Amino acid sequence: MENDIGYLIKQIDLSLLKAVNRELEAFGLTFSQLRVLVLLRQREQARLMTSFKDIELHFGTSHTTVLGLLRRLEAKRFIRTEIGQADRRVRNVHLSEVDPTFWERLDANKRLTEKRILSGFSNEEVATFQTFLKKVIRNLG
Amino acid sequence: MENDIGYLIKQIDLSLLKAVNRELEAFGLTFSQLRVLVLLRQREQARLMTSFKDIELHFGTSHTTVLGLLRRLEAKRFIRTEIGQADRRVRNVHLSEVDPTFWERLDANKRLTEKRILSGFSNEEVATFQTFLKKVIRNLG
DNA sequence: CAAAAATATGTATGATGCTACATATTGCGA
DNA sequence: TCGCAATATGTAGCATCATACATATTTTTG
Repeated sequence: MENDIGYLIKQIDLSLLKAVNRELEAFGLTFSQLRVLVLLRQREQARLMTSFKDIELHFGTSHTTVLGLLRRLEAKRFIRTEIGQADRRVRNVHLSEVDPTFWERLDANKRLTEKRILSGFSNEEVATFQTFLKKVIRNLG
Repeated sequence: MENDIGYLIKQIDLSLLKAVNRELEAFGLTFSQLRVLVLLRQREQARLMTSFKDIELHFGTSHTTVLGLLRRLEAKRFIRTEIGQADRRVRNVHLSEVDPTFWERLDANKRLTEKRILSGFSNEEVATFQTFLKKVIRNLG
């Protein structure tokens, strides 16, 4: 039982969530909210418009989950949203301007967390681990 | 970003949760509720009394989470609870009697899910994967 | 032994996930 | 073009996680 991959993953997710959310408290963010901001940043750097639907498809979550995340991110002014001009069904999302050190501090934080998670892993093992995890994602997809 | 172990784990947890909960619907259970029942079964086989606190410590979740899980399991008659005789602060949990095929069907289901998760993995790879996951749990603990 | 600390459970509230249903807009086929 | 299907977003309500605070009981301690 205690060796089941599903149970192990669940346990890691619980511990990780607790650890990461505690660290992100200083930024006024949660792990899930951060994942949305990271995606938005990537897409803006690639000059891509992002709708609620795009976010839903990217994470594979329900659209109602995305609504809640964006509602709270907008309330905290991390993003702003606007109704699409071409298609008035869609609502597009834009990152607000942030303190220039914001992303640097987040990235530093993330590197520390990854280091902690992977403490005692060799570079090869990390690569193997990533391969395994990605394979599981494909198997579940 | 997309290679970060934390993000990959989160993604697997999301997909797994959706898949497993869909399967467990037939049993009237969720993944988290099942984890509690499995623990209770193990402890009863070992002739151990189990309090709310024991469950909280085992999973490393908050006690309020455990309260909610047990409240719903009791409402569905999977368990019953009673105030401790020696120490009236504690509340002990007992499994109800179930259809004798209940655990067999659950186990069969779990084996199928594990097989799906680990499709394309060799036996050696599975063992390595388990080692990695357990190491991460230790690193986060 | 009485007051204080520790422990276990309970309540309230918020965030993140879900399904089911509702609404608004677009697009497409008869 | 008109109506219907498809699409995107929104609302309601539930489960599972959290923190903060409250209550009841036991234990410790002065």
